[in-house]
Amino acid sequence: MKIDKMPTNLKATEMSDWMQNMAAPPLLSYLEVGSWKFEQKNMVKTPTFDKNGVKKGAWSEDEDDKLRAYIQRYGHWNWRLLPKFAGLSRSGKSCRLRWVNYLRPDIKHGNFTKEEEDLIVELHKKLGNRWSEMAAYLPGRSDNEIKNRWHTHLKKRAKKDDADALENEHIEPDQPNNPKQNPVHQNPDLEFQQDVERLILTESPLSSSSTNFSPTAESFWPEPFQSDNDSIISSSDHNLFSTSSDFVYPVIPSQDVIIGDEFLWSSMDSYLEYGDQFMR
DNA sequence: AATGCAGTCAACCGCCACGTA
DNA sequence: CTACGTGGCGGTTGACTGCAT
Repeated sequence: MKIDKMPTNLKATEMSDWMQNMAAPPLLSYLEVGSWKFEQKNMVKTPTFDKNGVKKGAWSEDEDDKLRAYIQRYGHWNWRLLPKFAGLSRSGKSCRLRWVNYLRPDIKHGNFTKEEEDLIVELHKKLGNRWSEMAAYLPGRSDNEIKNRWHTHLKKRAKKDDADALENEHIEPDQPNNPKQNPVHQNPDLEFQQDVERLILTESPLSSSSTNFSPTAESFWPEPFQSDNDSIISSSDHNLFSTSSDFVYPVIPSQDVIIGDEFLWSSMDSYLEYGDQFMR
């Protein structure tokens, strides 16, 4: 729901309550007043526009829908041009980020499990701040999410674990994990691989997808956008451009499809020739 | 009730690697 | 070899929440 004005006789806190009540489910999912958007739970400041008219800041539901619908139908053949075709006033980078970190169908939302957290700690010991590599071991989690989790939660835990381990080493120097006594520890790579395998293959809910586990991004987590490309060939429309209520898109003849230069050039040419007259 | 502060997370920015002309 | 465009990565920021005072 959108309205132009809010009550003028309310204090800030009262206004917030008023908004929350107005937007409370099941009546409304959100409420926009001027430059503010109030959702069922959170209040998100509406994005600003830079001098080039590019929108920045939090994404609206409407923008999410447009981006999701466009990519699911046509894939992301060029991030820079995608926002134009999808009818979004965003930079390509912003679209990519939003898709990769939030809208991708295989993305997992919600809390990290204990197993996932253990894995992140282990991976960080081995890989350092290579978040994207770490993400390859955690299907459904984006590098950004892992990075945030590390900085906000796991960094402290890892520090504490290290301190505890150091202390235990002094107290019980004959533990099996003592590198001097356990031959596995003489090979850090082997040790790391075994640790990761153990973490993933135990009671972890991830275990079903890791039957053929191999600690490489390529084999463990299929190219995340593979399915996008598969899904692009869908239109039988013969018009060069088609419009839906929300976005404009080139209609790609099936032989032009998707992967490779042919798609790019035909759609690019179409866009350059006809695109502007369809843009809003 | 108001204020301060730490924690959380989505999003941005700058840089780099890679592919192509 | 160089220049340029693009995608991807990691660091950082800023808005918001929740808790303590």
